[in-house]
Amino acid sequence: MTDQNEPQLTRIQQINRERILEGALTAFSANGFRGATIDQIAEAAGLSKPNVLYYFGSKDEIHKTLLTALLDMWLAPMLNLNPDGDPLDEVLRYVRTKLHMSRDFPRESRLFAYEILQGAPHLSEILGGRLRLLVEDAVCILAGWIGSGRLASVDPHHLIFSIWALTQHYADFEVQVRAVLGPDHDPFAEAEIYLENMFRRMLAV
Amino acid sequence: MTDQNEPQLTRIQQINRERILEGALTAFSANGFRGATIDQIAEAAGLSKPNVLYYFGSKDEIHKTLLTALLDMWLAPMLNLNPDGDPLDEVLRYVRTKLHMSRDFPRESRLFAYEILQGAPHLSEILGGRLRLLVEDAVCILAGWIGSGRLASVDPHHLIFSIWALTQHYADFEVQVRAVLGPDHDPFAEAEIYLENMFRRMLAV
DNA sequence: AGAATTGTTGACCATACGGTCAGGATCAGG
DNA sequence: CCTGATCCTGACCGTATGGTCAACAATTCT
Repeated sequence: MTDQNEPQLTRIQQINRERILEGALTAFSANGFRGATIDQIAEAAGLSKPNVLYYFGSKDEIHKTLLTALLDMWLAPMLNLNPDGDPLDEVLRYVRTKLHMSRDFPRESRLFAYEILQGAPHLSEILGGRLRLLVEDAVCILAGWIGSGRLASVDPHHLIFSIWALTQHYADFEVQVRAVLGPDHDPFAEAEIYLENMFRRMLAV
Repeated sequence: MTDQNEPQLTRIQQINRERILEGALTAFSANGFRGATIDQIAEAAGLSKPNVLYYFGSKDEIHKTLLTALLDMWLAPMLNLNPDGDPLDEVLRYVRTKLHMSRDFPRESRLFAYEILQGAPHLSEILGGRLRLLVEDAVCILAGWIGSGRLASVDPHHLIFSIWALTQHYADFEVQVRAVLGPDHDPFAEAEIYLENMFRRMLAV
C-alpha cells in the first residue's frame, strides 16, 4: 500500500499526479515559482492545462505539494548522524551524502534555493519548527562529541550551515562553477575530494 | 566628472536613473526577475510606470544595467590578493571582506544568486570570460603560495568556490539561518569567527 | 521672456497567464 | 453491454503586466 492516509487515489490519478509533480519540479527549479507557467508544467507532464488543474486546484497547490513532498527526502540525511559512530566519519558521511544529493538531485536543490531566496513564504513555519528541531538534535550530538574531545571545537550550528552551503553551492550555482572551471573538470568529483580534505583538517582533534 | 564615457546625463537623469536602479535592486532581489513588476520598481523609485520606461526602454534593460553596474563592485575584492602578503592573512582578509559584503549588501548577493540559479542568461559570457580570468589570476597566486609551501595544499579553484559558497550563504539563505538559529544570535558575527577558524585550520601549513 | 529641449503622466493596447466550465470521452464495476 | 463515475479538453474569462503614445509640464538655454 503506497497510499499514506490520502483519500485513496485511482491508478490514473497516481500516474498523472506523479507526472505533474515531475514536470513542475523541472519548471519551478528552472524558472522559480513566478517564472514557471502552468502551460510549461502541462507540457512537461504531457497533459493539457485544464487537465493539470483537474488534479491540482491551482499553481500554488502544485508548488506546495511539491515542496512538502520533497522536504522529507531533503532533510532525511541529517537524521542519520549516529552518536555512537566515529564523529569525523559521521560528519564526513553527511557531507558526502549531501554532495551526492546536489549531484543527483539538482532540481530539488534549486527548488528549495528559490523558496528560501524568496523569503520562504511556504516554509517559514517549517524552518523555525521542524527543521530547527532537527538541527537542534544534530547540534546536540555534535556538541557531545566536541565536549568529549572527539571533535575539534567549532560552532555546531555553523558547521551545519557550512555543510549546507558548500554542498548545495555545486547544484545551485552549477553554471557558474562549470563556466569558471571550463569543460575539462568534473566539479562534483573534485568537490568530494576537496570537501573531505577540508572538513578533515578542520574537525580532526 | 562622474560620467564614464556615457553620452552625458542631465542632473535629472542621473537622479532618476539612480532611483530606478535602487528600486529595481530591491524588487529584483526580493522576487527575482519575473516576480518583480515595473509597477513595484516605479513605486520603490517614487516615479510613475511610464516615467520609468522613459529612462530605461524595458524591464530587461533595467535588469541588465543593474547587473553590469554591480558586477565590478561584486568582483572587486578578488583583485586584492597581494602575492607578496602573508598567504593566510590574504585569504582570511578575502573571506572577511566577502562576508561583510553579504552582511552589508544582501540585495546584491540575492540579485546574483537569482541570476545564476536561472542559468545566468545575462551573465553567461562574463562567467566564462572575465570572471574566469579573474579566478585564474587568483588561482595562480594561490598555487604559487601552495607550491612554495606557504599554504596548505588544497585545490585553489574549490577554495575560491568554498569562500563564495560560505559567505554568500549568509545573505542568500538568511531567512533559513535566522529561523534555525532563533532570535538570540547574530549570524554574521558568529560566522566571522567560525569562518576564520575554519580557514585557519584548513590552510595553515 | 520665449523657444527648445527634456521630463511626466493618464489612458490605452496586446499579450500572457491563472483559472473556469460545459460537454464529450474513457474507464471500472456489475 | 450498460451505467455511473472518472477523466479530459476546447473555448472562454478576468486580471496583471510589459509597453506605447499623445498631450501636457518643467527645465534649460539664449
